[in-house]
Amino acid sequence: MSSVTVDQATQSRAQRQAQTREKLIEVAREMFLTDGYAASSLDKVAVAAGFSKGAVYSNFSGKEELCMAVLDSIHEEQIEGVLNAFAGDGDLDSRIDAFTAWAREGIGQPRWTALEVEFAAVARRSPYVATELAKRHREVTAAIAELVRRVTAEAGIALPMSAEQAAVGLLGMGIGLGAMRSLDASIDVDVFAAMMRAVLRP
Amino acid sequence: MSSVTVDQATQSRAQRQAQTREKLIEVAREMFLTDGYAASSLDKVAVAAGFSKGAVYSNFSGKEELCMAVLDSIHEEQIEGVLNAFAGDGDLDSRIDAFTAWAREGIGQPRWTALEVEFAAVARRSPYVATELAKRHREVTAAIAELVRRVTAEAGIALPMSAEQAAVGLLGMGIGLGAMRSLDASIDVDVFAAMMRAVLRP
DNA sequence: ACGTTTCGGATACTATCGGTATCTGTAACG
DNA sequence: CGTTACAGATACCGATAGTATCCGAAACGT
Repeated sequence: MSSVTVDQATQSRAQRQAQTREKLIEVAREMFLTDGYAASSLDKVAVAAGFSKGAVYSNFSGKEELCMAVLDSIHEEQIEGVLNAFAGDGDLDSRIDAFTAWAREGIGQPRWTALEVEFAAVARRSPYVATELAKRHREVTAAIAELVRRVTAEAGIALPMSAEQAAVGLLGMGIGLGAMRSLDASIDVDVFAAMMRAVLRP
Repeated sequence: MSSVTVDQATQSRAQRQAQTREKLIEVAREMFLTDGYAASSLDKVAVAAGFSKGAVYSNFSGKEELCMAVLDSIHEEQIEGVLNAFAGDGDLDSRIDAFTAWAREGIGQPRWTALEVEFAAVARRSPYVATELAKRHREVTAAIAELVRRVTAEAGIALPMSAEQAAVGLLGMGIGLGAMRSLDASIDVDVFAAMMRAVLRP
């Protein structure tokens, strides 16, 4: 019995804190994406979420950890989107089309890329951010390399470089193009698809 | 006579201010590249240059304009380096080799790329930075497109996309890879060359 | 059921930084 | 040689990340 009441109790308490945390991430995500990392203050985030700054520091070690949580929530969706785009069973060209269509409204809005690179700059002076971002970067690169390996194998393409190199190159281009698009919205998303086809051609 | 003395006078005065300005740019450049834009305070820059913050605001409208001047001084060298790498009269492969060799010690140190993208994030909330960076971006893209056009024409290559698209793609990849290298130094500069060759193959 | 403890979150405070307003000393000039 | 203009210094303001402290309600033992 006592264990039940204990569970209910901690659950209730932990649940309410988890809600607070999720709400903060949700609001911070929108604010970070819209205004950028530096321009978003913790106080504004907290107030917009209906809390005070103390709630932020009660749930995160600071602004950096909050942003890491925001990026993780974004990455989840991004990874799902990419995998879905290439999950179809058409030929390579139609998959790239599907990917481009998704990217046009997903990555196409370069808000997240801009946040990504802005936050990457923080890594220079923060060992914590450097470590965490490097970890996620390795995971993402490995996943893309695996995707490249699978797609080229199925399409019978011999890449003129290793799958890892292609993964790093494509990821880098995606990030760079997104960053450039945040400066100049006239840059076409199709550039990425064109480069992709150029690299992945037989 | 009077015109001479006037000239000497204004010269002397203007000269000393120009020296101050150059010294500030020089010191700011090193500090921005080493510590990043956000982590470099105007006070530290001014003191390191042997002046006070007032000197900065006497020579620049603010931190943003100072950073634009720093970036311009960097861009000058970058553009010269790229053009030199492709100025040789060997075949395409050897030119790409020359470019890679230069990039290994020029772009290879990703400090400037990191500064570039960090500062690009500022453009979101600063119309001045947005305008100036967009202007420079258009110029650089046009120059690269011209270079691509020349190189492909000489090598008899038919690009599977427009020279402008290739220019944007390659520039974006360079920026993105540089930003990633600032997080993970193990990323090889050769990735860029490999991607370049893949795009520029006959 | 009640007193005690725990802890999520609020409040108050500090340090730092970009920017502005004002002042000063010196070079330019009549 | 007295006056003016301007480069640069100094003092100040507002905002913001982070810290220290405090409060009230939920959790728990008795």
